[in-house]
Order: sequence, then C-alpha cells, then structure tokens
Amino acid sequence: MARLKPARLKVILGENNTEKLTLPNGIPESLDELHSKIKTVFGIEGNIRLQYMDRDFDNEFFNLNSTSELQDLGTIKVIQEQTNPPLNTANETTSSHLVSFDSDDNASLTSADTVIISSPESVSSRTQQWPEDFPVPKFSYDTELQLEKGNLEYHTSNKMLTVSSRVKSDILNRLAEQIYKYKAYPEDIHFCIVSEALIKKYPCLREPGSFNGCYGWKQRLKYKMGNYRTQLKLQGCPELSVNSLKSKAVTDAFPAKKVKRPKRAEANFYPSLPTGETLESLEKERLELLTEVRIRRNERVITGKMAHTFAYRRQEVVNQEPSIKDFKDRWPALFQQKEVIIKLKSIYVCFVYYMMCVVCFFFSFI
DNA sequence: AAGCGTTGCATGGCGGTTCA
DNA sequence: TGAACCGCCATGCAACGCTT
Repeated sequence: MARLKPARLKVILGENNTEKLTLPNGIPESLDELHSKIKTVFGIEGNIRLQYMDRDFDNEFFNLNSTSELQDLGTIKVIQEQTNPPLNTANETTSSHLVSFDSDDNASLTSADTVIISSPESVSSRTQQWPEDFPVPKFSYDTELQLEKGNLEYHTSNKMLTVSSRVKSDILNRLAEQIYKYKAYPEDIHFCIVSEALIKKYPCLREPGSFNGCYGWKQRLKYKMGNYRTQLKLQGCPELSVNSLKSKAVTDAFPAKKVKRPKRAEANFYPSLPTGETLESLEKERLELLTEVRIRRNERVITGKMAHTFAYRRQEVVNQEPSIKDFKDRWPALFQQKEVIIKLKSIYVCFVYYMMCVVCFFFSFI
C-alpha cells in the first residue's frame, strides 16, 4: 500500500552519484517496499540501508526507520551494506574462526577457517587482498631520479646501480608500507613476488650473484617487515600488539605460544573498532542485539547491528577465544539462519578460489 | 595395514643487540 | 638511526617405530 499522492525523492547513491526517484503512487508505507523499489530502479544488489535528511537538524542525515519521516522532494541517502562482496574487494569477507572441540561441550573458537563478515564501517588497516601483480610504490623523488638514471645506465651499458644506504632505506620503507596494506605477516612467496616486481621495474637493482637476481632483496624485505612490525607495535598498532610477548605475559604463562596472525585468505583478522565507537558502546549494542533477536521479522536491524559490531566480535574471538557455548550465548544472532547462510556463501567463495589456485598451480607444471 | 605417539628438522615470530 | 643479525621459543610436517 502507498499514499496515492505522487512523490519525488532525491536519492544519493554515492559521491557524485545522485538520482531522482519518481513514485507515481506516492511514498510507500513500508520501508521494505521502499527498499525494493530503490533496488529495482537503480539496479542495486544486496542489502541497503537508508538515511534521510532531517531539516530540523541542520540537514544532517539520520537512519530511516519509517517512511513517515519522508516527504515529497525529500532527500535520502543509500548505504550499501556489503555483506558478501566479491573476493578481491576491499571489504573482503575472509576473517575467520576455527571451531575446535576439546570435548563435547567445551568447544572453543580460535582463529582459522570459519568465515565471518566484515563491517563496512570498521576501520581496518587491512583493506585489500594480495594483488595479482604487486604494484611497486612510488619512492621519494631523489630515489626515483637515481633509479631512473640507474635503469638508463643498465640499458645502455648493463651496469648495475650501487645503492646508497639512504636509497636502500627508502626503497625498503615504501615497500614495507605497501606490503602492510595487504598483509602484516607476509609469507616467503610474498617476499619473492615483491622482490621480483622490484627488479622487474628497476633492473638496475638486480643482484648478479644471486640465483634469481633478487634473493638479497627478499632477505632484506624479511628483516624490514620484522623491524616494521616492531615499530608499529611500539606505536600501539592493535593488530600487532596482540602478539606482543610483554602484553601477553600478563595473562599467559607461555606468551610465545599461539601467535595470533591471519590464516590463508583472511583479510580482516583484527579490524579496528568503527570510528567513534568504544568497547563500552559496542558492548551496549551487543546487549541491544540480545533484545532485537527476540523480535520477529527484525532481520534488517539485526543484520545492521551485526555488521556494525563485527570488529568488536573479532577482537573478542582473537583475544579471549571463548567457548562456543559462551559465544553463542553472547551473540545468538550469529547462529541465526541468515547469518549462517551468509557465512556459508563466503566459505564457498573461498573454497572455489582456493581450488582454482590449486588447479592453476598444477597446470603450471604441464 | 592402520592408527597413534614420538622425534627431528625447517620455518618463522619476538625481543634484544650489534654495527655501519 | 635503521639494517642486519642472534637466541629463544613455537608450530607444522614428515619420517619413524611401536602397538593393535
């Protein structure tokens, strides 16, 4: 059912992307109806959330809980909730938990292979998955000048560039920063990829004595990433502080045990809390979820709150490794059919991707 | 033969130190 | 100051031997 008076709305779909929506039968009475109308008209897939511009509050946007808030010629903003984005996007859904069973009723959650959805709002340093072709970053101006000059000399007289410690330091710094965008704990193969990308772009940096021309760079990068992690840890980077022996020693008799780091395909292993949120505010939201979960036909609210508390939930799993029973008691919504289906979809995507990698690896030998 | 526990080796992370 | 290195410790895996 809709109000019969035709209405028009300004719909903000994104930055520099605004459309006009004409509703011949007026503004729908139900929010679901408005959602499906917007999704159909603008071809949006997946879950969306709407905000409306409130003129009483200096034209700020507020969450739309009822279409009665809307008026003809009003403005709404569409926020896409990326609960199941494609594999290579920034909000990849591959943070995970392994369910291990010590005994029948004492199963616990540790970091490994069940997929949990990331919150689109949480701020994670881990924003992208490892790229197909590693992009060598731009170095400082003077380093770039020296490398260009070195490349020129390499092409004319096959002469290698003698790298000063300043240039080496700049190269390692920029590469470490670039690597960290994708992985805090890169594996051996990643160092190989990066060093090969480096000497491909700057052949003057090749090492004639090494079997592949870049073994030394690979080793340097390993050291650099270790030192870089130490540096970030000292600055309080939560993803790395979680493995600090000193902080673990407070609660753990064997602090060197269980280094908490991402497993295969994990992107948001230890995301930061959403901007402006604290542990207390998210705990409050968790308590609200306990109420919301008892309300029938409340999936939209639950999905939104679950996405919003994603980082808080991840930190709880990584830090405390709660038993499944405790975790289920604290987060009953996570075990609802819809959330489980979302996770299974993500597991399926990861599995297919993994199998493709295996097949590619196999065929590379044929 | 299958299952299980033990052992040894390779690899990797952390904290601290050395050295240019 | 930062790259490079060291020692300690943990994990993962394959090989091996023992038991059933």
